[in-house]
Amino acid sequence: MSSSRQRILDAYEDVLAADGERHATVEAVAAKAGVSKGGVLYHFPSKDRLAEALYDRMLALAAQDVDQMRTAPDGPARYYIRTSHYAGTPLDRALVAVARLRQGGDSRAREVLEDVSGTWLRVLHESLGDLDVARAVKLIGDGLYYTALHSTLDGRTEGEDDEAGLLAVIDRIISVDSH
Amino acid sequence: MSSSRQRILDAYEDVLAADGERHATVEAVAAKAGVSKGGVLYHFPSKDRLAEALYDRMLALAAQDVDQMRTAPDGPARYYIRTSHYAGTPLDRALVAVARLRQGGDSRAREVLEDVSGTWLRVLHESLGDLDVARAVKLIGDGLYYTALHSTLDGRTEGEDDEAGLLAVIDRIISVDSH
DNA sequence: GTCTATATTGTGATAGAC
DNA sequence: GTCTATCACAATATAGAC
Repeated sequence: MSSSRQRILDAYEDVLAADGERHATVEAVAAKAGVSKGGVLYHFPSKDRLAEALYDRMLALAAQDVDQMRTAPDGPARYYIRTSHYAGTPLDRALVAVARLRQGGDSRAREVLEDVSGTWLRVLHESLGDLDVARAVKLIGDGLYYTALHSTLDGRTEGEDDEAGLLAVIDRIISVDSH
Repeated sequence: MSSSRQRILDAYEDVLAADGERHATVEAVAAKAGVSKGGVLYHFPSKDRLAEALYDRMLALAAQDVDQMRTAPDGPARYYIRTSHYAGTPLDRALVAVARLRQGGDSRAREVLEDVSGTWLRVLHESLGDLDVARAVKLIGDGLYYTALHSTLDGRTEGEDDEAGLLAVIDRIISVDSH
């Protein structure tokens, strides 16, 4: 029904990812979305409401991801590492945008990110049994995501196949308790 | 000779860490340092020069850390994990401040951070032999640092002793090739 | 060396035309 | 629903007093 709303939200994500929170002004978002400042502020009465809409979108996408993680054929741990690569999915895009807001000092962004982060760790813990192993796996995934992310945002196309070797390391870690 | 310069730089780090790049205005830095806007802009002709000075400080401190890492009694890998805890050292403070600038979209901040990050990985690789193992160790350290960092910045005091269990996991990872 | 103006630009937000 | 003004305010930076 309101396709403009989605387009504006997409543009907000784009600008946040590409230029950071500082440059994600209403005017920049409007330009990216192909509307005017007034157009943006019609759909989102204030900049805060724009951010709120982004949080909602991100939480919904994260909930879907947790479902897929729980039912992954090769288990949550390998799923988590496999998907720690910024593939440009809707979740990736929303996640990056919210992370930028967090770094801008937004406390709501922090809460939302910690919420999903805690959920992911909980799923890993339930699946692996050992909390330390779960934390190690999660940290590797997070770090992997973080570096892959910046490579992508900075326009580099390297790091295509770094995953294979790390998955082998992961297998050694998670199989420790089953010897 | 110029103690004010250092005080202003310290204040810049503080404001960046506490409130993010968005709120690290010249006025905020001046207030934190106990001088006026004009006072700041006397020592650093522009905001860019202030950032440049921060990069220089950070690179010098990182170089010292790499030396300590190379000569650590328990080896670079365990040293890296042990020191991934935001202890409020001068390097920690500079690192956090530059990371905030990076998230603000500053490309020079990105270059500087990738420079030191690459050096750390190189040292781990030289020490451990296997690049995948080195990457896993580095990712765990980075992720650990990242989460510990936000706990600290948000005023929480949790996570005191999460290190022990993870070090055990690390030992298992790095001993894989010596069986 | 540090301050108090002040100039200039940016940004978020509002009001009203279309 | 979207645009074109326009306002109020905050930010960087400059000029000149002390």
